[in-house]
Amino acid sequence: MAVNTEPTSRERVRRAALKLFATKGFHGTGIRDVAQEARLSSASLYHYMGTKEELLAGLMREALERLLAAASAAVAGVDDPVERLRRLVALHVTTHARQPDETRVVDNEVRALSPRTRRAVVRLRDDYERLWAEAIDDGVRSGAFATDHPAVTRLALLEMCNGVARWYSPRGAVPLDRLAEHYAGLALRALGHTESLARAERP
Amino acid sequence: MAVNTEPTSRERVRRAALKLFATKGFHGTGIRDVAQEARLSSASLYHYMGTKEELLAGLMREALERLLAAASAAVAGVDDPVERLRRLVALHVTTHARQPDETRVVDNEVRALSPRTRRAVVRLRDDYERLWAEAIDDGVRSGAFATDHPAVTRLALLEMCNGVARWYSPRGAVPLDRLAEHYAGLALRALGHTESLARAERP
Amino acid sequence: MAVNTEPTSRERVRRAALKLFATKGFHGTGIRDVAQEARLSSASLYHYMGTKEELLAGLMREALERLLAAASAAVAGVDDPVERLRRLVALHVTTHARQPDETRVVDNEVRALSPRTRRAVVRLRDDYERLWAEAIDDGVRSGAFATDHPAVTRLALLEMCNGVARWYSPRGAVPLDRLAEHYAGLALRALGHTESLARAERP
Amino acid sequence: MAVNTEPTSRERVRRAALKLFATKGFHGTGIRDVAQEARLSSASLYHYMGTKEELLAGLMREALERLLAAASAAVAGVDDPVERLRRLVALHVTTHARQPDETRVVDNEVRALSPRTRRAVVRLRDDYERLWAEAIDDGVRSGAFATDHPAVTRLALLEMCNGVARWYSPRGAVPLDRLAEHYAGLALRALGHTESLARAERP
DNA sequence: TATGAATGAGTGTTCATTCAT
DNA sequence: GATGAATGAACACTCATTCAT
Repeated sequence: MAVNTEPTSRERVRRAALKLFATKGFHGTGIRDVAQEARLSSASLYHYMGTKEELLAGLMREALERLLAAASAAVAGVDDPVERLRRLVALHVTTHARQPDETRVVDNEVRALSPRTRRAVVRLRDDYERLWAEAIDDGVRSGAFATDHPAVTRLALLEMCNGVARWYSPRGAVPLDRLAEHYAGLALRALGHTESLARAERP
Repeated sequence: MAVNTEPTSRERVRRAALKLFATKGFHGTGIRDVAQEARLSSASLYHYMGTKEELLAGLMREALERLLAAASAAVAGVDDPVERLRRLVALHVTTHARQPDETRVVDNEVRALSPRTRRAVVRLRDDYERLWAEAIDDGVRSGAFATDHPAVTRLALLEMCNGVARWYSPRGAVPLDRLAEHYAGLALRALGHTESLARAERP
Repeated sequence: MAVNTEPTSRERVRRAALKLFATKGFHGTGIRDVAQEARLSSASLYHYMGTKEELLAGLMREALERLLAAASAAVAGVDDPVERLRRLVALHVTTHARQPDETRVVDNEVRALSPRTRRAVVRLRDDYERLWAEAIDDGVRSGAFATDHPAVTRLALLEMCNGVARWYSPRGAVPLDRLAEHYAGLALRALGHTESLARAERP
Repeated sequence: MAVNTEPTSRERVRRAALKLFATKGFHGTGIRDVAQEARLSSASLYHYMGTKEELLAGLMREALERLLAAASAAVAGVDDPVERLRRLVALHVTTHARQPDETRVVDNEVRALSPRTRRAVVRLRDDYERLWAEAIDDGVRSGAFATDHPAVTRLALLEMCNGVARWYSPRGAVPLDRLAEHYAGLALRALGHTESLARAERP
């Protein structure tokens, strides 16, 4: 039974920062903007965060760890690389559609991190992308996929899916599960997956 | 016979801003950073620009106008929508690979513009994307393409190609002309172009 | 029993600005000058003010409102226009002698205000001057005063009295109450007030 | 026969500065404002002036010297202190009405001068005011004037006349010669001049 | 004579952050 | 917890002035 619980101050700060960093960028967002959005004084903010950069790093790490865990779970025990990729794409698209703020921050604000923090975040992102690389490489090896430059193709598909966070609206024409399927189809065909090619989309 | 001509101060400012806006973002770049990069005092900068925002807007407009002109020229007189899309993708990829700074600024810094300027820039971008939309829609109508959600697919492919600016290096394994072809192949297969599907990539 | 109370920071800012605007003018005073005089950093200043112009406007409005209130009180219920003018002159002179900074700012810095703010300040000043105009016009009507151009004369007398703020010193030869009387005499005689003419000053 | 002679650049600079210093104040006027008003580049300005402050000082000195010369000529050989004062007031008012820019700069911008230059300008002003002081003192001695504090009265009358520069318009109701007479009348009555008192103004 | 280019110092204002209460 | 007060450093931008051409 859902109770109308007011989120904690800490949570309000997190959400405020996420929203603003996503909308205006890290450098375009002032600590006072965050405070106002979280309905706190800027001094009070510092009860719930370290520096502004640590706040950003925390948000990014958290989002990436959640995505990585979800993706690992989604492909665990699945042998077929085609199915693995399908699930990875669907999860990626769904996540970018449902949490556009988190994903936009992750995708766009890495450069705002100090080198030290950046390395940690990039390592997480690399771990995540490795799941994609493994699925693609396995598919190429098994003959399910046919692509000249698997690494390039992986980057292309990741970017393609990232884009969802920039325009998806829950009020749009295509429902989210159909959207995820659509993207999976795009990806598989792009990868030269023969079965997908046969039954190319048709109204 | 190429003469070693030192670029003008005005040009140095333009290039400095482009490089820094692309690397650190508009809000992450100080006017003093630009000045230093252009080997000028920050006061001298203002001989060659209006405000910092006008500098950004000028760069974006210029890049978009050039891209739009090149794309219009590339598809002019070409009836086959498949060929049109192939050329658009190739041009887009090539441009993003060769002028990554310009394209990253165009793709990422729109939100830094004031509403008024933003409108003008977005209009240019829309004009450009319309060329993609026309090629895709024509292809769908002619039966050359098969995709359930052409508008979504267009966005997906554009984002896919934008990504090139983030990672391409001229010292990479894939030469640029091959890269452009590769992306064209990805796009056409994703669009369900039957011929492309038949001869799926294979070494 | 007077306690040695240190004025608040807000009050220190107000006084510092008043002193400096009066001495060096609004445009001749830097925000850092104000900060130094108020023993604060220039950043701290902004806890107690909006913009520099709003600081000026606030000071002017406050001074004018106080003067207007005092003048209204001074003439309230006084029927005789001669007595009214005498009181207005005495109050004006006394105020300019005691608060030379406030009055100099009010008299000299109107042009530094933005049109919008200027209008509000000028309206206050006009309200105040109307008290003078009424006294003079009533006196002319009653035959107590005789002057060809009452409006011009009003301006002349106001300027005459404003001057006090520029040179009066409490260590000067003429005590303030005598000074006020002296100016009242000058004004009444200038206005052709017959009684004042009869007993023209003589030691 | 008047020829339509375009004023020299030097003269244009002088006039531009005068106009702007009078309107916006010395510190409120930028050297680029002057340049624009004079239709020159700001660099070219420096062919016709030293520093900005020297430009101001020159304008003030010139205006004061001309006023001093005119005043000296006006009272030369006139024995009657009443007549001397009458002429001084008339000249002062006329000058402030006809050259409001010059006189406003002289009256308001002394504080913008460096101490050294200020001393020279103040000396000129003192020389000028001495003519007033002599007329008043002579009048008091001769019994033509009756005022308790001649020095104070002199300041009061000077300020009164300075005000003309702030509001006089050639399109106003009172023609300039009448205005000068009016002010002379105000001054003489304020000074307790018995004859003026007798024939107090009456329509 | 005229000016575009150039700049060190300064403008008003905002920044992220700290700390005493 | 929460915040008003405080600040050094930085922000984008303008200043008066110089100089090579």
